[in-house]
Amino acid sequence: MDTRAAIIHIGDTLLRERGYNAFSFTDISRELDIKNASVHYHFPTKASLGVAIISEYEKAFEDLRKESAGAPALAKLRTFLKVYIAARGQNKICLVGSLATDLYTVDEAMQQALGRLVRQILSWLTAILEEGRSEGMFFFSGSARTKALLVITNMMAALQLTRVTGKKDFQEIKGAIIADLIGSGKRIKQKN
Amino acid sequence: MDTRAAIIHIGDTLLRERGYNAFSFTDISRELDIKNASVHYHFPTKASLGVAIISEYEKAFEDLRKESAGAPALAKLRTFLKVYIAARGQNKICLVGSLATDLYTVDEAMQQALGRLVRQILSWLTAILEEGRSEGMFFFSGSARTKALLVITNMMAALQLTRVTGKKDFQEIKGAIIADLIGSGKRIKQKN
DNA sequence: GTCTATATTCCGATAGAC
DNA sequence: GTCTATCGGAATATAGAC
Repeated sequence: MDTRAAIIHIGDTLLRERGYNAFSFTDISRELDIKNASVHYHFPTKASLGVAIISEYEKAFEDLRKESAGAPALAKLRTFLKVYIAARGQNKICLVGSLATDLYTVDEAMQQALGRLVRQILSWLTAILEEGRSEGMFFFSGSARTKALLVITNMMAALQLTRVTGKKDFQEIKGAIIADLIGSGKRIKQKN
Repeated sequence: MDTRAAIIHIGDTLLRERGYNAFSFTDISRELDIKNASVHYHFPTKASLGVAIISEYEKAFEDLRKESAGAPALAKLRTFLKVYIAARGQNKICLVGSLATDLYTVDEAMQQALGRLVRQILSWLTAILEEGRSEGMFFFSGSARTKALLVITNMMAALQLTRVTGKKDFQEIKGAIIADLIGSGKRIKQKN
């Protein structure tokens, strides 16, 4: 892996483990066994690294969307949820939650990049839910976008809350989201 | 207001606006027009202030629980949700979300205090939901504790996410939570 | 309780050699 | 691309006067 990519990867890890204002270029340089100044060669400012990290997520989500394009809505949903499951496995929170907390302490360029990422994620999940509903696979009332807001907020905060209450609660939340969407034989079909 | 209480109040504001690692004793002292060293007289360490802030929430939630003790479950739920509505009005996120993000950068004593607060909040909301269900006011399947996890995570992350997407989405989420719980004439009563 | 003054450490960032 | 060296600033925290 080239140094630039390694810096982004380590930066992403620190960002989601400890928060934007709790990691430094020196933390990254130590991990790579280089010097702080060398990190600045790849990313002149911390904000430029922040934007690069966010951009990686835009690419990654776009890849996931494309890869799962032909799959059934439920499979797409599981692909989406896997992002959060993977984070939970490493006790990291999601990038959006981490940066939203520190939002007013970061560069304008980072705030804008985060806005783009959030709109992209929300738009993808909304499409998955709408598709699942029209296929008769998912059941929910209200707009697909509102349901997407509910699912995303559940998963975002699940990563944060279960740092305190334990991994089992994350499984509970994840299971409840899916059960709620597919009905689980406990709910009648909604009129849309 | 005495200085100690004022410090706690300003600290809480900064914590929920900018995050634990983005405010300093000097920020607080400036706000009070005193010196950084004077803040240290009241709270020797930043962690001691952090614990004091968390303890204030324990008291505040306990007060809310007691005050609403005789009310119907729906009124109790609205009392609970008002905490988040008030935060959204000031564009602050919730304390639990803010500290969960920075959890591994704060003192052990703060982590433990946060654990107590989370258990307290979760226990209160679980009781509200269980009571509302047995009264026939709320409808949901699964355990009341799992439903409480879902509601809390929705509200926690709603404060964070809608910093990016806008206040209107917060209203959407809040409205959907209540509509989901009371059924809104769109759902049959669940078998519990 | 608040002050001045200061110790120590770290941070983001840059200049210039190699 | 990485290094040494360093700047300016800010953070947490403490000693001791008032």
